[in-house]
Amino acid sequence: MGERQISKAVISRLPRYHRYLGELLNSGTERISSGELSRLMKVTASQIRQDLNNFGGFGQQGYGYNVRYLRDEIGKILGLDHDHAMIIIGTGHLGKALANYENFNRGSIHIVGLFDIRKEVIGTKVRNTEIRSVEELPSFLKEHEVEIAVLTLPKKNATEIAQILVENGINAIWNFAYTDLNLQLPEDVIVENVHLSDSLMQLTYRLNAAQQKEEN
Amino acid sequence: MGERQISKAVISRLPRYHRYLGELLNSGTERISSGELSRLMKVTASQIRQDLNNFGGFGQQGYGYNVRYLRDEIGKILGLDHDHAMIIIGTGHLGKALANYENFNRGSIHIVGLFDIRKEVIGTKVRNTEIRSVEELPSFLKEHEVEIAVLTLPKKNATEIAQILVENGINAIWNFAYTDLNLQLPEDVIVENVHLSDSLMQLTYRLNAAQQKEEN
DNA sequence: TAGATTGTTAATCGATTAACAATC
DNA sequence: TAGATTGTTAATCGATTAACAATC
Repeated sequence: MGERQISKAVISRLPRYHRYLGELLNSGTERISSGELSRLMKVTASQIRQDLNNFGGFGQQGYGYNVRYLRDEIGKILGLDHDHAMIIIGTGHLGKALANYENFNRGSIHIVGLFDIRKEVIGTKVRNTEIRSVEELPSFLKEHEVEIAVLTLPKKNATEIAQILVENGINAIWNFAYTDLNLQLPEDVIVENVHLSDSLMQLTYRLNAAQQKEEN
Repeated sequence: MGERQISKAVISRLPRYHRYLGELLNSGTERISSGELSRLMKVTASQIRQDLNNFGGFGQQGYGYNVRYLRDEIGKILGLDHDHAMIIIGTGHLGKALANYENFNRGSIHIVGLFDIRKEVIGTKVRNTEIRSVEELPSFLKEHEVEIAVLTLPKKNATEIAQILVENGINAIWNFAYTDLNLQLPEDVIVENVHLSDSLMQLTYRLNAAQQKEEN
């Protein structure tokens, strides 16, 4: 009862609010109304107010929203107010790119381990963190509290590794392998798929559609 | 006239259909009904049929869909049936990761140039392609037909480079910089934003929400 | 022909937008 | 107090699902 489910559409917009509020804060803006924010972000003021009121009333009639307060509250909703230990499995270019991100989500993400399948890279370092063999995963996960695992490895290994992760207590996976992991794991495991090819195909679709329109 | 606008939701599902059909094809499946595909992909059969019928009738009553034919037709809709020349601006780890992708979108994407701002990497090679200075962009774009530009560079340079690209004829940008480029460029420029931080925040949101539920 | 399954219309559901009373 | 702007309810719009006649 209570606790109506927040829709995916709303959740997907929260990071963007957080980002814009952060930029406003950097530019020294203290308060903002839903109307002003709506012009900035090109969404309706109604949507902003509806979205925020899923989580509570953060504004004040006649005044608007305090930028810092609202940014911080959205940060809390997104879980940015506490630390998350993360490991990366697969240290190809993409894995390295993620390992090198500075200030991931405002510093709340900490990379505590790197793993790879390829024998030849095991023992080498990325940014002072040694790359371990995936065979060490179970023992590593027993010794360390890890919340999030990132999969940046080929599709063919992804499912097997994901199952090992889940068996050893991981319940959140950020998946870059080109397969829908969520359909292959227990339902309570949180999987966020990033399919870059899908994104690029949406781009080529739009290119194609625009070119065909031109021809008419 | 006619040509009702295809919704974003539909377009975002097409790459996934394409992927599943490709896998079915690889496994030797010749035909499939919307019902079977719906069980496989965990979507409703109704949705599959509605989605496809935005583009035409690809099936046959009493038979279903021919896997290869449907896959190819969706490929055409996504623009995978002809080549797209692409350049990458920003050759950090992420840029390199994309430059090294094999068989991008079934071979329809060809990387024809790499560019960077950092003097020290100019002249070095990634996979036989020399990294050029961004200063060469205008002349390069005059000499080569390029359809898509990928931005894998820091946010602070992204807008300026994007404007140079657009001035020199690029009208499709795959943007990995953490800013909403589409709001800063002419409306007819196609921008596909990939905000990895946003994706990760959706993951931490769900983690957070799950943990709070547990506490109750 | 009988059975299966599409293409498509109609019904439902959910998300977005508009409106406005509450209130700072 | 008057003006501004929220929080929230109501109206609209669009997307998803259900149903079924058409047809292979």
